[in-house]
Amino acid sequence: MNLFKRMRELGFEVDGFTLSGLIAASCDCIDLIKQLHCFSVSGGFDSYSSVNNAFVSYYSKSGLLKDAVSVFYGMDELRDEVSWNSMIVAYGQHKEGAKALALYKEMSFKGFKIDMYTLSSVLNAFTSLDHLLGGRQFHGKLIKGGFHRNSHVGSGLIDFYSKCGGREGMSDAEKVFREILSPDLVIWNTMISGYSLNEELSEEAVKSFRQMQRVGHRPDDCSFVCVISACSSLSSPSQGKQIHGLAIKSHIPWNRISVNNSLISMYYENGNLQDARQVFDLMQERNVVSFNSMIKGYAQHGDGTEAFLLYQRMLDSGIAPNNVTFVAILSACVHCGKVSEGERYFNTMKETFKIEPEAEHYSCMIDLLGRAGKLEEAERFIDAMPYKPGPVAWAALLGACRKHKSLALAERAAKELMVMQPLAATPYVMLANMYADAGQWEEMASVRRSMRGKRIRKKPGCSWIEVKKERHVFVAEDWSHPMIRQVNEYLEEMMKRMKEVGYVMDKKWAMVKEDDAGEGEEEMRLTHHSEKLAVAFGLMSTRDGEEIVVKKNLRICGDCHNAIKFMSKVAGREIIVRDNLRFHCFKDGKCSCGDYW
DNA sequence: ATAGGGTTAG
Repeated sequence: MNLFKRMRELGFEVDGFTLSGLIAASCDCIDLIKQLHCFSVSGGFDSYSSVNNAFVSYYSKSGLLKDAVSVFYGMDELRDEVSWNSMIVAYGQHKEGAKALALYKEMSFKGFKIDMYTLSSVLNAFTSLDHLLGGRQFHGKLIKGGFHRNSHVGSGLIDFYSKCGGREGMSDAEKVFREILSPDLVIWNTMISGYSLNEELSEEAVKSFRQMQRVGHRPDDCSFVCVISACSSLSSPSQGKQIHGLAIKSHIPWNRISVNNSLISMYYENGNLQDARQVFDLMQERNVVSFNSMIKGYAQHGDGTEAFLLYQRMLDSGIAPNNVTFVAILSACVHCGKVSEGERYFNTMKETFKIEPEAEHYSCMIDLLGRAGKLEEAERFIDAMPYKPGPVAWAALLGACRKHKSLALAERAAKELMVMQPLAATPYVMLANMYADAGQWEEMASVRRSMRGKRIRKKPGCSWIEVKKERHVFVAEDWSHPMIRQVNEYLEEMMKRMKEVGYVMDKKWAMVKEDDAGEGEEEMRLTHHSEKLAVAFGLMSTRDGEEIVVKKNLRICGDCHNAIKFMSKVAGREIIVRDNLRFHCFKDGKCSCGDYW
């Protein structure tokens, strides 16, 4: 911009090319673009289509869709292929897939030439619409035209299938990938990203990352972001650490900030809050995401105080919170029962920051109130929220009812859930347990009958632990782990010692699965919950001082929570368990959640 | 002058 001013002072002629270059250089600076726009109109440059096209594109990139639209429609007969392409991209960037597709149809109807730019942008529109069928049909057309091997179209297809393809999405993506003769770095990254977005394929993300290096590509910052985020859900701390080392060695150029952001969540997801904080502290530059990630880390570990401090520090450093910040901070309140703080943040969000609370924020509030025992307020909240309460909201309420033994409200919440998620086992299991707890055996039996009638089965509990850089999986009442016999023996021995120091098994957590279980059977089932097995395996195969981090797919059960407290005491070890809601750090017979969960 | 991949949230 300074150069531009000098140029004019020195009397040089400004032409369309100068302007287009300038517009590109002022991306993200809204004032500059607006200034240039005024200048170009007053100088008559708005008769060049290239100048207008540049404005369409860069207004959109700066978040000003409306201005892009008005330039586009103001162009009339000046509109060329590039204008149409730019506008389709602009709609895609703002998640207006339907408008992008309409524009594509109009464009072809009017006889404009469709090129690779158009095709890859249209694919993007299908992705933003999550329109599997439409995208699939479009894929067919691309094959007929022989465009599917083009690298931009190819990565667009991979991205589309990995995001919209559902369960089989990645295998469709793999098919596209195999068709491409020499995949470039972006195509590899798209594959890695796809695997990391499909949580159960995280391991494939890492394999793919290694394979990419083997065939001679140097990973860039984007490759690292994708593979590190895959490591977050992998529950394999050593894998994540290794890739962190690799990232440091490869001197990734520009955007170190997003790499660090993904490292923060990778570390706290693996139970290592200290290393997450260290990454955060060492960053030279941070953005909203950095703070959000770190706050979320503290929230999941139940450290409200540190989360609040960080929030304050974020404001002090001039970074504005966004909707995600408030999900993180509210969930911190949920996990440590800070009701009045939560209410305050909820109001601040609306009043000070003018952020409209979304369904997630309401669910957090319901969770917060309910868990704290304010069931009536929680119910009022769910009835008054401006969205149709979704499964997350009802599940939060149901969880609260279970905790505070409110059968009537639980029945309502469970009923709603059963309608919304007809195949989910949770509402049935919860209700049955609550009836059993209250001694209402007939009601319990009826819930179980209807569950069986609908062929709904409880998802088996699954726990993971990494020992000596190897991942081990334990499934409740499953004997397939090669060392399961030794684990059971160890566990039995440990149970004896635990009982000596006061552990009493709480049998109400033995979920009655099929028919009546006999006395001994309940005990056996509880003993073989996956988290107990994984913890026992961790204890017997590591030495004092080594960390034990177990990850579980479901919520930790009450008896296991109590048992692991005793295990930490009897073995004199620190044990970290991450269930699907938060972290529990057991030490000296106590849990970091303070039994508030 | 226009096209492909990325970080946080439940």
